[in-house]
Amino acid sequence: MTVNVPLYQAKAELFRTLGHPVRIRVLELLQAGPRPVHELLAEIDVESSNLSQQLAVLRRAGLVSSSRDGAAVLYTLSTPAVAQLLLSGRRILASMLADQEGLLAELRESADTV
Amino acid sequence: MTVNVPLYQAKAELFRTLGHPVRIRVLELLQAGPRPVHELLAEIDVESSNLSQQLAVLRRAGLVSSSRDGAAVLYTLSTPAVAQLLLSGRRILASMLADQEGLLAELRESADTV
DNA sequence: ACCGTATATGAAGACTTCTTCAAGTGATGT
DNA sequence: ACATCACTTGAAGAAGTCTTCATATACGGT
Repeated sequence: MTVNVPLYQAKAELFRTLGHPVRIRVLELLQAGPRPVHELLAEIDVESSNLSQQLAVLRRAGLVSSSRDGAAVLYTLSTPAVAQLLLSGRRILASMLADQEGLLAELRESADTV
Repeated sequence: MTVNVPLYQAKAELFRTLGHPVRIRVLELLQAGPRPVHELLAEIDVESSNLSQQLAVLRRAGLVSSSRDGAAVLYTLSTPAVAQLLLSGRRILASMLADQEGLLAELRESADTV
């Protein structure tokens, strides 16, 4: 999937994989170390089958890997480089919010989700 | 769009915005400085109306801003932090390819685009 | 005023991704 | 062997994104 494909396309796929709130939360939780699914489930507000689906997306993309631990399944970040990426994301958001402070009022005039 | 919304959702939206090959290429080209649309068009293999659509996505997300320069329109990165993010992306890809070198053969058995 | 080049926009259909549901597997305790 | 807990999977409709086409706007030159 990330192999044998133009670089910018592989990059787009990587970012697209991160483009989902549940997947972001999973990766953030996994930064602190491996965790079983039921712990993730306790912290993320989502149905268990949905969480499984999203974990499968992360697995296919190679961002996490899983291993069985008794009845539980442990998930682990495949590379600590993921933490860097999330950090950069946080920085951009911060820098954009700073820039846009003046626009706040204007934005609030339209509906929340616009 | 990035305002008034849980942080992890804002982050997901940011990453989703990056999740398109044309948009990635645009951002990478803009790292070197502002550029008019026709120059981007010359380097990215895409129809001009499609490029416009993708530029609009980047504008709405606040990642770039545009200004007119005569008949041309110049696009600029809104924040240099974007460069960091792209760099992190590149690093992850590198570290994943390194990990997966052993899987190369296996992957090549399936079709190119799988 | 008109033409050409540069760019943007709206709308429609194809395509992809999301969520949910029902059913499935595997491990543990009784 | 059975029940239960932990997790995964496949399928289907809803929702979202992409690409393309036709049309629109802005500017500069003649």
